[in-house]
Amino acid sequence: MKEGPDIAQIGALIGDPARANMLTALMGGKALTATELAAAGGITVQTASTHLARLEAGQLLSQRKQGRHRYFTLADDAVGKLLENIMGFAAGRGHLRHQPGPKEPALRKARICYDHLAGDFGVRMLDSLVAKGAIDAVGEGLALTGKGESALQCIGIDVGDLKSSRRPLCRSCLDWSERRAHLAGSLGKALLSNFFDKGWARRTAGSRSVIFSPEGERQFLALFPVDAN
Amino acid sequence: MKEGPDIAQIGALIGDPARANMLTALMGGKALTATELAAAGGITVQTASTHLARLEAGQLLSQRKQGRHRYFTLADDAVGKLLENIMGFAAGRGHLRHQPGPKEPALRKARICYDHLAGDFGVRMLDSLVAKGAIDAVGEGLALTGKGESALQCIGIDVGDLKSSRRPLCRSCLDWSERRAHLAGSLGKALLSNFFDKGWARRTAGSRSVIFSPEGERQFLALFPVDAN
DNA sequence: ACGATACTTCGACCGTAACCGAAGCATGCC
DNA sequence: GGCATGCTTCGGTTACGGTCGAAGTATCGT
Repeated sequence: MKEGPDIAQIGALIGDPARANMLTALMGGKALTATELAAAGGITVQTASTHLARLEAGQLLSQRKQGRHRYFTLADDAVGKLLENIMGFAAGRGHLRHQPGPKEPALRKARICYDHLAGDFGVRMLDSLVAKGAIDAVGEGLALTGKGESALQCIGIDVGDLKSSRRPLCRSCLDWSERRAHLAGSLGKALLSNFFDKGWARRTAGSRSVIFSPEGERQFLALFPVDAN
Repeated sequence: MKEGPDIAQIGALIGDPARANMLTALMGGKALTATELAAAGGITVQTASTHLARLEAGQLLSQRKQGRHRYFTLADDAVGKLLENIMGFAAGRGHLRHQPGPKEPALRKARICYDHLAGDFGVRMLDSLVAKGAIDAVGEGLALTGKGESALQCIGIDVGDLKSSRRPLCRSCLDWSERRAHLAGSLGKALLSNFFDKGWARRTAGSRSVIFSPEGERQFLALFPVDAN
């Protein structure tokens, strides 16, 4: 029997609650230390250490030693994509964790998906870009138009720079809370950092959620209108 | 911490080798009985039964009782897509199972991915359709052109029927062996059954691989040429 | 009705791995 | 050097889940 690649191995890696929580925490895009990840997983540092070693051996994580800290990140964006995929699937099945905590709404509104914007705001942004004709949506795929390129130039994003990278410019990424696509790829990343740079929004300490300032939110909503229909 | 959907739960479901093997077997698209799945997983029927119950509770599988048999299938194509996703990821990391058995080449050449054609032949078919202008590839997405629609009509596939279904017509699906896209969606399914109907190819008993007859292969290669460049 | 087949449930066993306390390295700071 | 901090390794405990034999339930064939 035994056909094809070994999905059990990575399934098992993701299948432990502590590890899953640590991976989820790393979806925030920031590099985290072993101690921070231990807190995220709800376990002691010793236990976290062995988990992290396993995850690194399985090539889901990579670590960078810096002074007496060890910073862990997801190995690459393929890992991030895989995790968001699984999250989308899990959310679709109603496999949510029952924790109606106060953070949940903020998370649904705007959060980081590895390195780009997700949640209600992420979906709205993509919708608006498509409606404006800045991005062509064909089937599941996305492509930046000439019109879109110049529009982005005005916001302060040089698409030429992004094009030179090996990473695809536009990707669609399934949003687990909205169950619709939002914008990933190097352009998605550039847009999010643009918002940070402008002071429209900021990351939160221990969470994936993104907080918009009142003024930032106003600007964002104006820039990405959604046509009432 | 605990943010977002519970990925650990489904990770754990996929993370057991026996369950992973059973799920992989079901990627062949056929409904299988508990006994067949036990063999696929390399375990006894008792053990398989408990595993299957778990998988069903987790909504990865659905069963249909028929006489004294119970036929299991993947719950829906979202499950198939998820599994192929993970396979692609695992293959990319070199997490292959070391089993250089004789079946491997056949599997790489042509196999079933839930309900459509994958492997070398699957990738070739999509490449050829795109080269011909039958399908537009924009970014990651696929869209059938008018030209493609009439071409399919000639082969004996009525696209109108497919369009009425809720399921998307064209999807791209990452091929774990070729690491490139092949055609999924209802059109992918229709094409594969078309090949079966014509007698060009047939399923194999205990495997996902698809065997083309000499004549069928000739026709297939003629229909989907790949331009030497 | 009886036996055979397909599958599930029960009970018991066992192994793995998750877990933490304590000790061991490594690095930084004074 | 001496001490604090960050992390890993070791040792030992514990518990969960995977496993199968045996028994129980359902369905088919004759």
